[in-house]
Amino acid sequence: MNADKFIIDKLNEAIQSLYNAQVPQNFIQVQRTNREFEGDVTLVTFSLLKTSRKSPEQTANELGNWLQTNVSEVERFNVIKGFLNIKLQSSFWLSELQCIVNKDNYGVKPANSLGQRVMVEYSSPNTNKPLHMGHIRNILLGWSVSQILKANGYDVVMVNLVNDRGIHICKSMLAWQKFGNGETPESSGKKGDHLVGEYYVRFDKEYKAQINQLVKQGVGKEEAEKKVPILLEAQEMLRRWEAKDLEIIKLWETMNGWVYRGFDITYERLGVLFDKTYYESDTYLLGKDLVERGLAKGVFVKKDDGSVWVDLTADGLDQKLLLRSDGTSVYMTQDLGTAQQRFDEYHFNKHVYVVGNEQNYHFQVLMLILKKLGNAWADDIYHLSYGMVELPEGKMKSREGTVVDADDLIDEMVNTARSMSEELGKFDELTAADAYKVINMIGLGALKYFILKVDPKKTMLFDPKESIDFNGNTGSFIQYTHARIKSVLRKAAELELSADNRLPEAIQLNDKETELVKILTNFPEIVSQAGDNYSPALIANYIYDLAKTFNQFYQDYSILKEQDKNIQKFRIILSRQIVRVIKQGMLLLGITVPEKM
RNA sequence: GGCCUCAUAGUUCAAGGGAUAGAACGGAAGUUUCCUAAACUUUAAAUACAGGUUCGAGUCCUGUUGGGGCUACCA
Repeated sequence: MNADKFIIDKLNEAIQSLYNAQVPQNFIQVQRTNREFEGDVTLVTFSLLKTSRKSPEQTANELGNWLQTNVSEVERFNVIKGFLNIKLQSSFWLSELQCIVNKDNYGVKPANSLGQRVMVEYSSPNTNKPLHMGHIRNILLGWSVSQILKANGYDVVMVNLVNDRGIHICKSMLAWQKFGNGETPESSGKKGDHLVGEYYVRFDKEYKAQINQLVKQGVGKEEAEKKVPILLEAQEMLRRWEAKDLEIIKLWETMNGWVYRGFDITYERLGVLFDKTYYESDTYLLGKDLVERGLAKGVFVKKDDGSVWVDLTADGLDQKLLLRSDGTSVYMTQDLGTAQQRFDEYHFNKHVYVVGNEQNYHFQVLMLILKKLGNAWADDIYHLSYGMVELPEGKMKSREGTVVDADDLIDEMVNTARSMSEELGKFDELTAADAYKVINMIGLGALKYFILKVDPKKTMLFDPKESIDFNGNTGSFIQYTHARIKSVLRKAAELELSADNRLPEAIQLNDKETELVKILTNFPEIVSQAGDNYSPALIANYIYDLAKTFNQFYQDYSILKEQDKNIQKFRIILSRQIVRVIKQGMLLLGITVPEKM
């Protein structure tokens, strides 16, 4: 947005000179000129009318005239209704492009760190079942937002919180004990998390069967659901776990170990990492001292049965339980404790929780309680709330087998990438190892881009079949465009055309060239906005725009066959910057781009 | 019931209170004299409904309808 800032400065001078006045910053509304009009930047004059005391057209004309006579970078202007469209000289855009060329880490690494630490929690799986579609959205968002924050100068700490304890974990353990016959990932060849997940499903099946049996015996349904023998066994197992029963702990460690190894494979395939992993079995007792603090401050109240509550009705919320009557804590209490622990440990300036929007209320309450406890840093917590992923057939329910498994989905994407590439004969010149790398990049790129291009907070529809369409606004279109530009540049190098990065000065840019430079100069602004809004979607749509605009440009203008050497040189340097920005932008989405495909 | 959220072409997504609401897929019709046709061009097609605020509303406010979520001594 350098051009905007430039024009805003000049407009300030113009207003001072013409009307002898100064206006607040937000009164000068500058935007990109719509495609159907001539111009680069546009001033909306309505907010200036009180200052100019003229009609919109008159104001626009006066300002336009002033700019044209006093600012050499302004080539010409036109006025339509209250809009002043300003066209800048080619030389302005050339110098803008030269700035980009000269910056090593254009848009992705600020000159200096902000010295601010931000913690990003994402993924946060349960250890009783494999990762699914919803987790994928979480993981991709968490990773991408972390990269974007880094690009904005933050020191990012990526953390995972594994929910490795509780009744649901005991359910799969119990089912394995009963029906597993000693099956292990090694003996069965199954991925650990999938194996454990199967026993979780098995438990549910058995649980339902036992309910039906009880109902048949004349027990009421509600009562039956609570008195099912297998559920009572699971509860007993949880009790023994909490009592640190050696046999149970050993089983728990073994089965969780299988799951972790399974998760690690999935994380690796998705290309994500964590700086630190927290386990709920370590943290579930945290938060009790906060309860004491709250009671002492009078923020919490203890009821006659010993349970502890916080009353948030004055804030428009409900009462919330923090300690059960038996003295054990609940999810909220643990989360409060965990947040406090992390703050004490890291003194973060921001803490981003990537968690689904079904927990909006939970986080609202969490932040409010932390604030009531007197923690100013509660305001630095941001719940990156994302919408559900829906399937064309309807809701995903893990117990009903309508989930899309993360590993299966990745396989499907990569396999489709392979068969499409083979069909098009793309790998004829690549070694098997290179081809393998490329199809992984394509398959995963398609998946990641499809998920991340959607505004996080919106519910999105994921159609596995459609996502593997490699046409249109997709990751593979961008990867392909990147590979093609690379190919042009290789050819240019072979022909020994313009090796250096010094732009010629006296050339006239056409519309598409100017547009490309405009888009390129916008990159840092987009990265910054994406960071402010925690939204990779802004970057995804930006890169698509860049790639598409290049394709349009290249359809009409030549590079290798261009006769004018100065123009040719400009176009080669421009192309270099485009591939650079595409590559860096995609990296912020966690997507790698192949050199050839 | 209460609270939160969403509603844009046939479909999936865009649009910091600004001009004639953009793309993509699918439909119709075209285009290989520089790279790699996974491309490009043209074309038909949308702001759920009713009010309000504003010079100006897809965007803000109110109501209606419809979808989703939350409202556990589960996590």
